[in-house]
Amino acid sequence: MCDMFPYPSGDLHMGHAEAYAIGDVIARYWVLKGFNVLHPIGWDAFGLPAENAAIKNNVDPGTWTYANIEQQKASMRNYACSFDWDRVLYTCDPTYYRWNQWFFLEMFKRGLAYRKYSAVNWCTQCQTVLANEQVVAGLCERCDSQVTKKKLAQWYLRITDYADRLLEDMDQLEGKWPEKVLLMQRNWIGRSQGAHVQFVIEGREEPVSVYTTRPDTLFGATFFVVAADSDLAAELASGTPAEAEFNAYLDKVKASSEMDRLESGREKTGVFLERYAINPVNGEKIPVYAADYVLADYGTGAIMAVPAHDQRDLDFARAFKLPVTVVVDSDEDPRETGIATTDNGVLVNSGPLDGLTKAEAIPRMIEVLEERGTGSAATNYRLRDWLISRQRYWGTPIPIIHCEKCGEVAVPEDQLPVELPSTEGLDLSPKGVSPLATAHDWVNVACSNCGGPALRDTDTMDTFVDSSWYFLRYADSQNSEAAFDPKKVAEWLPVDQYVGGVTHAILHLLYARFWVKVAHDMGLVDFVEPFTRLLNQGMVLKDGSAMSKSRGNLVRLTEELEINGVDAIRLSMVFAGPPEDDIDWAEVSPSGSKKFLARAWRLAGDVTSEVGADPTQGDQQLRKATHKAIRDGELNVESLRFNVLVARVMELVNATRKAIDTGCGPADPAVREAVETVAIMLSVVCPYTAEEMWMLLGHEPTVARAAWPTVDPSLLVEDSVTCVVQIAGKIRDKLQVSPDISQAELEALAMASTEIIDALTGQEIRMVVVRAPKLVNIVLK
RNA sequence: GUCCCCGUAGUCCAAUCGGCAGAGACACCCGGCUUAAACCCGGCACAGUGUGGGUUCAAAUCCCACCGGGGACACCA
Repeated sequence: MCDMFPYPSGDLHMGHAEAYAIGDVIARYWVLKGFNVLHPIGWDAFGLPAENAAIKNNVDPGTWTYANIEQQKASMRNYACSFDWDRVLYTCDPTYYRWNQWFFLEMFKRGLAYRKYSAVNWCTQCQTVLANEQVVAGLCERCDSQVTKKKLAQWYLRITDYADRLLEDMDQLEGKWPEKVLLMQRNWIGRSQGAHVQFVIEGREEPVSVYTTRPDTLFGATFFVVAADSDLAAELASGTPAEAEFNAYLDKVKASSEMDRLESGREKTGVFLERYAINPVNGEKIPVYAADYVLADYGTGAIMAVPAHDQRDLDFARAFKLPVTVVVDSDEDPRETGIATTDNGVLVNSGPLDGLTKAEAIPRMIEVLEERGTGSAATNYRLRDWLISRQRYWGTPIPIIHCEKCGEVAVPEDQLPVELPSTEGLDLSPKGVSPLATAHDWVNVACSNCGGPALRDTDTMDTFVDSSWYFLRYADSQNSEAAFDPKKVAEWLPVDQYVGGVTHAILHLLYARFWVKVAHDMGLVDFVEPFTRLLNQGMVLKDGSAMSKSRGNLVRLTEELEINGVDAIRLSMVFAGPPEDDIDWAEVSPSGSKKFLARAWRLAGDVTSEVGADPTQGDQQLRKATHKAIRDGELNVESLRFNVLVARVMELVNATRKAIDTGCGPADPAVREAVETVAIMLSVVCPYTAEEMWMLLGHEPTVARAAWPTVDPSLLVEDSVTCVVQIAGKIRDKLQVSPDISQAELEALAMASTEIIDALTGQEIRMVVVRAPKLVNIVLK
């Protein structure tokens, strides 16, 4: 049972309260069921908030981080989280991050980590590069600032090599992860099938390849578009009469923000480059444009435009008065409607493809292209390689030395960890270059290969590296010889139940899945998916919106605990609704929880029978209620419906209260059985109250180690059940029948009922539906 | 714009396979306890399942459309 580990920014808030209450219920339940449960915790301790706080308050980021961790740790202990405190890890500790470096070098050796000079996402506020996954709608995921493009040499991890496996292994997660998360991951990877098609450009030696999912429409390609910000566009424009116009356009494109670019309904713009491409299937000369609606970093950065059957191409064709050729038959004519047709018609005006459907035409066209050597089938992905370099201080140093002679040299394993230099004398403020670059004593080293003068890589790793494998480290968190002992990981992992917010649906979960697959290929783990089951708990809202410092609607856990107590808060969180739903704090009633806890606790004091009293001698009705509660409790915990679990315990408390006051009385052994059951079931949610009850009942501590009660199946069988007798769907009579009554017996019984006989007088029966033992429906003509 | 999820008492939420709409709680109201109140104990009451169709002996549950709320993606060729 693993909770997503926290980031140590300030004290815990109500969001943590919900997540950890849920995780703790699961962990405590399985302990009571007799399982050996690993319920670890650690801190995701590297990252920008610490660094920014350090700059602002002029303290060491480590000092700030560890102070916050201590505060959170104290709150967690108070909150009664059953964490294994011997296995705690902090990702900012060299004993942890040295294994980030080790993994990185292993990947470097395998060609999975590489350095590349290219246009990258640059956050103007954080002054660092960002991974694709960290750019949300053109803004920095962390600070919501504008993201621009910048050309830099950066380190990447080859996650695209794993795209197919990341998709295909999702089959294992079907039904165990939220459907929504699986869908988001699929969309993010964005695999599509199509073809590469080679177009000769007049006056250029090399043909240019385009990617298309609709090679069948190649006869309808009437123009050609290259991404304005691609190298190809600049090259094609250079030396043409259009060069000046192109440069002006490019400047405009660069100046427009990512936000503008994403705006929907935006008019298509572009520049004719005064050059022509040759359509490989019909030899037609088609004009080449540069435009910003084609993305430089998807596919090949160039497209064949088929305006009749692609809306974007059609919009562009209409704006630039370009011809539109229909090659898929349809009732509507895109030239008139302005709407591109994408339905499954029959191919026309397409030479050898005429008369074929889309499904037939695509493979046929690929054959034609392959015969002529001008194209081939292709798979394309939206997923890009994971850029992990960051130009900030508070992260894992990249263990590479740059030597003039030897190039990129891995730091030898016996020199790991490459520790961060002291912040003393360093200026951490964001300035576009890693602060590590100014730690001269640290940067200048002898090349470990040739001994010559060399420089350390001054970037640090994305903190998502830290969280991509921490759950593996829990199995062996003190290991100083290796990231972990594979045998220990095999013993505990994969994580049976992972709990955390849906905000990590893509980033963290995708990276962790990738990392585990790499570890699998390295022979370190014997599984390919890190988290067997995933629960995304909802958010805790205040007055309809997410709690945040800026809104000023933050509810601090510490204060709530002082007012209401730990158990009441845990209970309120769990009882407020299904765990995946958002909770509005305004609708939560800790006082109601307190009332219930007091009510449950009072039961323990009322029991007068001795410890060990034989319940089989007790009141059968109460025993049935008890065992039904146990059974339902199991079902509800195991299907993660903790709110219903609580309702069942409340039900049992009510039944017991009644039994004591007006039923069998407090001395009945069934009362003891019921109250002990309440204590044990309640202990997963409210451990303090349950412990008090356990002691009042005369038991030795601790209820957390008591066994979950065993259900007596004979007590689950009802003596009789109510059968509803309907005529034409309306209830006319109710019968008390044995639960194992036969269909025929029940029908006979129903037909013999005086009410039914009366109601059927003068009626003709068409059919009788019998569902023993619950229902009989008599249908009339 | 496309896709996905959700609409059940005043409120939060339950309801194995389609089979008596109500488990639990909040709030309200009424009794009991109390000099009185709080606490506590007990009880009453409250919806026919967003709307309109369809399938079925039978629909909160399955299908279609619409309305309302939430979310994801958004020039991915």
